[in-house]
Amino acid sequence: MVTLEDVARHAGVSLATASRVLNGSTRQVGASLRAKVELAATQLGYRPNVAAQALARGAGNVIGLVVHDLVDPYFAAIADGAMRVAESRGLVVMVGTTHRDPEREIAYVSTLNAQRVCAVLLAGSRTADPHVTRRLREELDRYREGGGRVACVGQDLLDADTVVPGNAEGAAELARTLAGLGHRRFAVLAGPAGLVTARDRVAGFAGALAGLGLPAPRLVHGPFDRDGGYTAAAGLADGITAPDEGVTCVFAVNDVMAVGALAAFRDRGIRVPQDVSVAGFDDIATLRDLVPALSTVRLPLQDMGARALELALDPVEEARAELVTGEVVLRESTRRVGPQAPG
Amino acid sequence: MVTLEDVARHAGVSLATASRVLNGSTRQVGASLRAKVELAATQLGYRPNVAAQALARGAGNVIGLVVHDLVDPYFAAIADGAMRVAESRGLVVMVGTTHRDPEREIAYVSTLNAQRVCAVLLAGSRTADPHVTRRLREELDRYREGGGRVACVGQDLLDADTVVPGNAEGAAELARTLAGLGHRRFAVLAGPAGLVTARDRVAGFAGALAGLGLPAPRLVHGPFDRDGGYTAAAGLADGITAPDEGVTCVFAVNDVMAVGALAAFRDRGIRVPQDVSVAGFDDIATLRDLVPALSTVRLPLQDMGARALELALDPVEEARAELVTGEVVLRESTRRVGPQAPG
DNA sequence: CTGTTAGCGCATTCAG
DNA sequence: CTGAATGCGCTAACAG
Repeated sequence: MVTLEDVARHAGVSLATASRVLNGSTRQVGASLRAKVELAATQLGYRPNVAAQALARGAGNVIGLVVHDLVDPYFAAIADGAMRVAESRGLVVMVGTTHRDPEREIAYVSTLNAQRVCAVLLAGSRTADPHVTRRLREELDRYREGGGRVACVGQDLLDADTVVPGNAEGAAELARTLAGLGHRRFAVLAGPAGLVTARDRVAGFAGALAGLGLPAPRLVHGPFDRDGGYTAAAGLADGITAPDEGVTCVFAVNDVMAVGALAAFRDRGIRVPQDVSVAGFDDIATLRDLVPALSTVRLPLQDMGARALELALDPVEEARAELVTGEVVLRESTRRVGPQAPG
Repeated sequence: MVTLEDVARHAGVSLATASRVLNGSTRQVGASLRAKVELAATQLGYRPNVAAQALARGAGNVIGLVVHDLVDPYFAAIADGAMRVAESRGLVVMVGTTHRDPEREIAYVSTLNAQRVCAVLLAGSRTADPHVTRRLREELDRYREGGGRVACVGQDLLDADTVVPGNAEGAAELARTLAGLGHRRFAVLAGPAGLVTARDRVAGFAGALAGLGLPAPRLVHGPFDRDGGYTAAAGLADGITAPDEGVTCVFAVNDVMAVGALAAFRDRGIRVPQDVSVAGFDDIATLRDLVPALSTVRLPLQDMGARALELALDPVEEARAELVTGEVVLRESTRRVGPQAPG
């Protein structure tokens, strides 16, 4: 491996001079020496050792990104947004996936701390477990004590700059819109009981229903992914085919679950939206190719990832939490229904 | 930031001793001192500085991963596979996306070289441009001269261990299967002319057709993504509705293009598979939720990513290229057709 | 078993 | 403008 010293010797200059021309220092170097150094560097194929630079400078150029699952389009979009701003600033990204294990999230923050990344970005819902949340916060504090910056997209529970999706608000708006379509009896594929995002969306949805004087939705809990949505919807199938008291609309707390629900209904010959309406949340990119196209609450995922990283990188006083409002978008999977027969 | 020296002082031991207990060295340390050090470390919240470790040891624990687009399920799956084996080995992953720009791929290898990652993984098709390929290879050579390991998933064009998808073979097998269903006139959404993967799949498909004595397929080039598939298919629509000489089956050289094609046909009232059969390639995860379910050639994407990283990490003599055979899987998007009326 | 001492590759004072 | 010297945080021989 060729080092700066090799280059300096090869060019017949001092180490310091070589360093100055090769690293964009503020100091000026004479044209002739500069040329010599640059020549030697390219000839030898010199590549700076960023680890050494980071050590000497006390500041690196890598940022850490922690997501639950890269294969989930939701996180892929957020990661993509964050990586674009990272790239635009000459930063390199270290990515870790927790596969929805909070312990791994904590472990990863520790790892990123050891890597001395200049900022870490935590994407994804917090868990309701106060114990793990406390431990995660402690780990983050340790990291921040060392000068690290942290930002998240999700709930503002970590004392960090946070891009907060309007989960409750969006779900409430969705509920009102759906009610406006004539729906009265709802089911909610509610995800895991311990996931704050899922919880907030359920609460927002149920709260809006209550505000409208409508009956409480039927809740079915399960995993936060596609198969979780499938299973939950399958368990619902009976309630939907029953002519009386049947739910006419099901809200899955995220799109991938809604996709699973669509599949479950399809497999059982239940037509969407004729037999039941279905709505999701997030507006992941793959949605537009579904049949029927899924109604949902749109979140600007890439922007959120990008914005979160900006928050981490440009420490603004008093700009802790930024709320992002979701926009209800109605597509083919939800339809207007006639007034219900009185119970 | 608390350093090893702080810990050593706090524990009343030497730097070396502290290092030995905290970093899993082979050397043994007495129980009492060990306890003191561990206590001091946790009390102070010590986190090793991996950059310094890497410098001192001359070996890091980060690997680099370069993909074209993280949002594309194809790359997400490969990345996921690679990241799983990385994690199992205690390695951390630096991810870069090229957004299909070969220049960025070269630049990223340079960056990863500067980071002194212990291995780099290049995923995605090569371009047919010999000039960029040469420059990329030079950059890789420089990296390897420094002791770096490289592996790819794609074509074996970089003098590196490579997991090679059986593109031509899989496409050929697909062509034969489709012909067996009675199809005679095909169209191929061929992707960019300069992308080797696209090229190989087209060639394999067309070659098999020729071998069967069937007419050459109609080729439509375009971008390698969903919208490219949409546009290409839209341009085809006339040829399909024409009763005579019309193609009965279209092969998109990858699944995301096929998804776009499905959308284009749907928007035009062309039914799949009644009016035209459609097949893709890759078997990305999102496929199972499409209607109609898409026929394709299955590639074990995660395994390929995982395997490639293993190749990079466990340098085996003479195991340069590993071919992965794709498996044709027929679903609802392709149907059997009656014998064609003679021209 | 434990402590001392050199570097790893580079940025940066500080002199000249 | 240029060079010599110091230290970043840690590991790995060497001595005790």
